[in-house]
Amino acid sequence: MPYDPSAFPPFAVTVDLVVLTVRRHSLCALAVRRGEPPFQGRWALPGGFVRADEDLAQAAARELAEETGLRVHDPAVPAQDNGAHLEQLATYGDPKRDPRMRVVSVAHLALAPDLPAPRAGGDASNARWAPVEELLQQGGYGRDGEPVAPLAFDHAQILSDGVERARSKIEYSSLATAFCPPEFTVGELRRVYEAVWGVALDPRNFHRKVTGTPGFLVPTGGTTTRQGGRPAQLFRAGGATLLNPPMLRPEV
Amino acid sequence: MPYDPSAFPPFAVTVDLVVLTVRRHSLCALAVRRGEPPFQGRWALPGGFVRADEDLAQAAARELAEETGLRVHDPAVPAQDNGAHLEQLATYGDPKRDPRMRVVSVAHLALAPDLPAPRAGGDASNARWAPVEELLQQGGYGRDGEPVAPLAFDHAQILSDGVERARSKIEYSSLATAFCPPEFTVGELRRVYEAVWGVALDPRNFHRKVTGTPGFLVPTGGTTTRQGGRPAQLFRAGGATLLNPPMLRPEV
DNA sequence: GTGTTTATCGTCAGGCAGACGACTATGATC
DNA sequence: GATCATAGTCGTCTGCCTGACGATAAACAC
Repeated sequence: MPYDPSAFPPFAVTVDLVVLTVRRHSLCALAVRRGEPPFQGRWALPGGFVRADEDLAQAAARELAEETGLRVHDPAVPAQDNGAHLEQLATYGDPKRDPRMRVVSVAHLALAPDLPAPRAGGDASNARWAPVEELLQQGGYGRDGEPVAPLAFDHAQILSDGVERARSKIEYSSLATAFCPPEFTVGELRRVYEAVWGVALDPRNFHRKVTGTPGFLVPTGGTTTRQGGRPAQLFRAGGATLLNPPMLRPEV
Repeated sequence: MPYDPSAFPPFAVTVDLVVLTVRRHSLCALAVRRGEPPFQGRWALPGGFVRADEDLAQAAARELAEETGLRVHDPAVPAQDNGAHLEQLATYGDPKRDPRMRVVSVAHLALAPDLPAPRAGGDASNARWAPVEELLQQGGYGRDGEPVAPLAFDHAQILSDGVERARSKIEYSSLATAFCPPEFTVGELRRVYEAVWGVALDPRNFHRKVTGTPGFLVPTGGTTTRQGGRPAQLFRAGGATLLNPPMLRPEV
């Protein structure tokens, strides 16, 4: 089959972002309110078109910076531990997923520490951190008693896939530290696991496990009492990215 | 930002396939020879354009059927165990990955049992199963002493990602059975793990492990001596998709 | 029969995880 | 300042799983 530009249909390609963080002991995702049809007024995942000269990862990083101000953590610079983790999640291309035209969306997953209030085009009322269960429940009522509309497009599916990816990935990688500030305690890390998995973990076994896994945590020497109680050692993320043996998620 | 069709650049969207199988104790991938520029005469992964009314998974299944005759295993029909496993792998969208135009490729990973010779457009000389190390080595010489050219486009990267996905996924899922015929012995399954991981496994511990993992294997009652030696029990894949505890890949 | 090949069952020691007790060091409360 | 609540850290014990074997079984080739 020789090259023939008319032989393939044109697509629009977008990136959508599942930006996760842990706030007040619960796993939250960034949602933006749609200002135009379709799904006007509904909540959706942030995203946008990929530009003509842009890689997919670049487009995702640009959208993330536009929505949150976050820069992406560069693995080549381990000292600079600020910035979010960003990875490709999956691609969604159902012909009917966007009623306007044929859009293929390359979803990305971003993990960030707890942030100040989000901004979306400078308008704070159009962006928020919401617990993922709240965003994923269909047609119920939110914490404030307000009725909850499902996310626009297939974004509920994308969010669900992103959450599942995060839940499984913190088992065998050190990614849970991406939810933490640059310096954190074992208890803070444990609360990340508890929030993402939605389970309670034994503090003593957790402490033994993470401090015993080589390369996971490196002590900084400092301590903190910001959680109350006895002062806790501060750690930074170690160089290891893959945990061996992995963290074990308790049975349901 | 109102809807404006001129606001986004048009993309071509393709699916590329990493089709893996185990032949003669080594992990092989399907490669097709390119008949036209760019990369004319070079080996590449099979793939093609996504049609206007087609889902991404449908496009991948269609390409797989065109290249191999394989149908995709439908998880809703566990009895019909023939057919390949197919899943989305990742999406590649570097602006320069295709010199002709902006192409975003949604790569898929397919796992198949050992097959008869492949066909590509009816021409067998333009398709072959090749060991993945052979396809991935850069500028060396193949088993037959012929010089090896690297795969076209970024297909070496895609193949490498697919192999890595397969290697890690058989650790915690029952996907290794997708490389086996509908009925297989523990030894055949072990040789799959050995080929995919490139390691030797202890037959006794492997046997204990897989027969002891609930839902992994169900005995069919039959036996076979097709491997020589003492007759071995035949098994089918059990309903379990996730292995708990996982298979452990030996340290390198 | 003898040797070879593959399958299968057992044994044993080391390591890790879950359950949980004990102790420590803070801040809050009276 | 004594007491309490909170959170962190160190140990112990037991059961299970794994890796490293030995041993036996059942076919085929000669």
